[in-house]
Amino acid sequence: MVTVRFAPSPTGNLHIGGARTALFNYLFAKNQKGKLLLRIEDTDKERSKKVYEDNIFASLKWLGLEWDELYRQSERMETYKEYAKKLETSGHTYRCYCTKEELDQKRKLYEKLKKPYKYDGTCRKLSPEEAQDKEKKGSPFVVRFKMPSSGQTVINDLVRGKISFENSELDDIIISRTDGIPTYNFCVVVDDALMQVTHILRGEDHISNTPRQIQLYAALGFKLPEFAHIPLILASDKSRLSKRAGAAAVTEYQEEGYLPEALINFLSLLGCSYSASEEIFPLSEIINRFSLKNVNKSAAIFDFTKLDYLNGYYIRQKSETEIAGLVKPFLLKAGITPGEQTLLKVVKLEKERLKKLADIVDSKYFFTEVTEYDPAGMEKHFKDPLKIELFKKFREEIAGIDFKTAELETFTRSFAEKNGKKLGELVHPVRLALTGKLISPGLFEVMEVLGKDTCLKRFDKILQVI
RNA sequence: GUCCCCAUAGACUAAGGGUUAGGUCACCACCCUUUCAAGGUGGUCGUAGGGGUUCGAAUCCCCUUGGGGACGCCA
Repeated sequence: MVTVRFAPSPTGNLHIGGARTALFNYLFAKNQKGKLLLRIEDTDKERSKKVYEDNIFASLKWLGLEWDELYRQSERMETYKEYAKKLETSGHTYRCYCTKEELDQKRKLYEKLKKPYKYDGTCRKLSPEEAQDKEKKGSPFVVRFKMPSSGQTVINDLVRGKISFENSELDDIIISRTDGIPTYNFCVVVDDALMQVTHILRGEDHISNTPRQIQLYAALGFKLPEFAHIPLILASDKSRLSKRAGAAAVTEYQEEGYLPEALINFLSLLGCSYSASEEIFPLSEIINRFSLKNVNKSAAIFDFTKLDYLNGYYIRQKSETEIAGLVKPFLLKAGITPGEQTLLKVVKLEKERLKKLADIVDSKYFFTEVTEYDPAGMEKHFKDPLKIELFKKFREEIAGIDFKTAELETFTRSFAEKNGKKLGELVHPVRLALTGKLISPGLFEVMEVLGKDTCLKRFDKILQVI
């Protein structure tokens, strides 16, 4: 059975790039009728935080990416120690007494000499006497893995083909820290092997770790899994996606009013395609069509415009009741408590205009007084005394009719005609009076939703402020 | 700097030796229209550059250039 895993470290909220990796793992697992493991890689005690772990869970669930089994590396220390011991007895590791400071100095020196840094193997070359001496003194040490110094290590990557590395380029990685806690490269190997992970789908940024891990597999006598390195997601300036380049954490997308289905569809399109002519698919169809063969090699740029388009599309697909429920928290957050009936009516008018759920707040004039008017609009429609007179006349006459969309439109059209004006010459100032804005949904619908009382009050109010 | 990866329009991608280089977003125009959306129709824009291989190259090979990643007692 196919087993894949998503292995985030809880050192930050779930990043959009991480979400994409999780998604591809999920898609592959579902497509192959396999299972998806979620493994929290929290061996860095300093930086791992419970809140981040919770955020990762919440974000994955929000996206609808369910996992089958959950593991925490912090709960598996005994296992790692056991395998570290095995490596030690088989002579694949050695103790390194170099301090962080010494290593830092070496790094700086190499940099100065413009030579590529690689651990020089000082402690690998220690004589038994020297080692014993260090041991007697109780010097702190890390455990390093003896990389082969010749030959090549080849990755058979499912999306990229063969990638080869000279073993001489690989340095003796640390597999266990001074405090005895094992490091990433060692834990992943042990875990992936023991958890019988068959396919490792992860970001391209892990390619350079892979040959080291392959050597570890070999030394431990583990069967090698398949590797598939998926392209990274870049910001619009081709830099790595970060807070500066736009929202980075899934939570932030949620807070801005993106729909999980839109985000999923969008993410699924970065680095992959499912059809030569279509791009919008429900998750079930994406699962159906997913194949590593269709995964691209090149990095993809995250395009908010397209995400917004997809989000608008998915919003439009929903029922008005659903949208009302989704949009309500955004209004509440803005300090607006909408009435159910009004909200539903507003949603009906706004649903085609929303890109993000949070955009609903732009239409707060349905719920609160208008306090600001578009200055350009005021200049254009409420400067000319003739226009103001016409507006006043309109206000008086419309007060006598029923505030239903059809009646309002009929009345306004004939009023315009009678006064020798184009419809727009009435619509625009009226809109400004009612919404404070130059843009809104269809004016007569807006008027009906607001109701006669409110409309008349707003007409009077704008006449006072001009 | 060293190693590794990548390269089709502004963006995401299709075409895996023979297509007028296809689709989607964005953009432009027109239609609809009270504005904005949505929708409809049409359009502009692309194989990074240079060498090969081949009857034929976006597609295979090499070089250059550009971009990205890795170089931690982080993952």
